[in-house]
Amino acid sequence: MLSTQTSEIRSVPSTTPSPSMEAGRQRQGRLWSNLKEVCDLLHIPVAGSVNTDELLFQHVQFKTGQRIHTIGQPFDTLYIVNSGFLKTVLIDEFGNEQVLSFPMKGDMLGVDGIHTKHYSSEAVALSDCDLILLPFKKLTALGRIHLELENVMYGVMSRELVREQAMIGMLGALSAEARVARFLVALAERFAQMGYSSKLFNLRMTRHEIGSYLGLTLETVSRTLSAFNEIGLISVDQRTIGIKDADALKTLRRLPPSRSRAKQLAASKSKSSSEPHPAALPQLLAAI
Amino acid sequence: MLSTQTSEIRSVPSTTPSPSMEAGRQRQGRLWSNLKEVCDLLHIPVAGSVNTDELLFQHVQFKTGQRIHTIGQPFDTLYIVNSGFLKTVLIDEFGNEQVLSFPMKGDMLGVDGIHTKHYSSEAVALSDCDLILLPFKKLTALGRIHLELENVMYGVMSRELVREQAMIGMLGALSAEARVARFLVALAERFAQMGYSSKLFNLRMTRHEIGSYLGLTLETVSRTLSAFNEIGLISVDQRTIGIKDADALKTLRRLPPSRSRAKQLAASKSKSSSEPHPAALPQLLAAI
DNA sequence: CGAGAGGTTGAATAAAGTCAACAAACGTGG
DNA sequence: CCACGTTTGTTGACTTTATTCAACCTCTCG
Repeated sequence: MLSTQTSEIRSVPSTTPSPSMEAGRQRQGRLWSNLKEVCDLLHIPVAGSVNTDELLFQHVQFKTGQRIHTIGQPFDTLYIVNSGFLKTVLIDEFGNEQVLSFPMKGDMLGVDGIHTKHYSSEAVALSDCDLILLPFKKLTALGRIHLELENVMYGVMSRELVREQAMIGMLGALSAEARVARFLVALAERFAQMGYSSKLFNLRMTRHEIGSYLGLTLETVSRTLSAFNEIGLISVDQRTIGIKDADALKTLRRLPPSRSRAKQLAASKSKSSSEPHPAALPQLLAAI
Repeated sequence: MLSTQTSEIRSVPSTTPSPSMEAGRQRQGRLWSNLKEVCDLLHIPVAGSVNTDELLFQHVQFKTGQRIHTIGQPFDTLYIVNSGFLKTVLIDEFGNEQVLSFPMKGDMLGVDGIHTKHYSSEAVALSDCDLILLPFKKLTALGRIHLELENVMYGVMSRELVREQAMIGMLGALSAEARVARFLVALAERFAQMGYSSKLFNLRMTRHEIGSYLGLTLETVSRTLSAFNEIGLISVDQRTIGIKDADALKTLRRLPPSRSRAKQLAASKSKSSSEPHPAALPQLLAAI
């Protein structure tokens, strides 16, 4: 794990990332975007027409495994994912990673750095990525001219906050099965939103990373995926996931406290002895 | 629980909250604050000198149990806690509460409403509270005159985001004991910051609410507090908590084997050595 | 004073983690 | 191209952790 870190060369965003870069805009494999395009990418409705082809934001490419920013590094720029997949992580006092998010197209990175002027998390490319740089100083200066920009920023940050709240709710309240199920559904919807198939896709992250994200061990993630496969909710082959029953996945939840438990007990009592499926999954679907 | 809800009258912030309210500012039991005072309260360094005694923000009082805003309610104002204690919660499809935070003096409420223009969480007063209203429209309009205001807002939102990231890390990675320990430490530090004792304080929330916040059951919270009390890390008497060993709480990872378990082990081994100390505390602190 | 909410504790149970063995895929250099 | 070591994923047996259910206690507060 450390070897990959040391083999990596820290990317310096202000340096030209590719040798053959031209100044100005380029249609294919584009290197610059204007404000309108950035807002579209973020799915944030931009109020006034901002015909700002003069105001361009540079793109930078990162290769799989490269770090976009590290914890404690001085904050100066925000990033928007134009293509590719990443993870953001916290690192605890003993070097253990805690995955916070898996940013992909249209997500913003680096917002956590604004407050203390240092990034509080680390972002790593899980695939080759194309990111748009938003130098924060430039952004705030720009806010003085394009007043609608501040609303864009508030919107993005608020959205991120709501996402994290949902995550807290999930970690605090849901069972392992429900977490994995919702993770898959959220991924599927995300892929759909990006124009890919929501029924068949490839995970870009390891079981370990999924487990860290969901507050589970990699074994629990693996077992849960196998269980979903066995009861026909999904198909699994390594990192290829096929969604077969999205509705069931959406409503799957923790065995609720009182009522379903009573049902379960009543059922097992009335059924008395013979249980045909000793290894059958505890009823995965919501009863309540 | 429902009875308190029904007995409550929805507060309308734009309406005068108390009958004897005077227009303008009032020194004792103040009803208005200027921008500088708001920034000080938020612990956000405000750049330029903003002598804006003309720009005043109204205070509103809420009584214990009252809701500040509810889920789905149209968003129009942010709140800053001037005094008192609150909780914010999500409510799942079956009415179960998930506590997200316990805001207190200097915290901002309502940021989650910006994105969708509707609050996505509910805020409830756990004690009588004094809140400062920041009408969002007014705030953004103000941003056009006082340009440093946007940095204040970015700072507050970023800080909140970092806090939630830390919460995700905690829920994803720590044991029940470690969560409770860190919760107590965080509370103590918060009280210290507000000028109260960090060694002896009163919890403003129930075990159930703490459990919801930490992703645990109320019984686990209760047991953990009792265990900490037994090994001398804290003193507990209902909601009164005394912190006796803050350092141990900060670095705690897991608890020593419980007494019943120790007994069980001793019995099974029965090495003829009579154990005089029932609860030795071997590697209580993090070894690795 | 009594009802009800909040809190503590114990015993049994279920959920998830740990440890371990193995298999499949990947990547690198001969 | 293949052999290899490494990383990733699966599965089983067992252990630990936290939950569930239940009983009981202690405060408030009408």
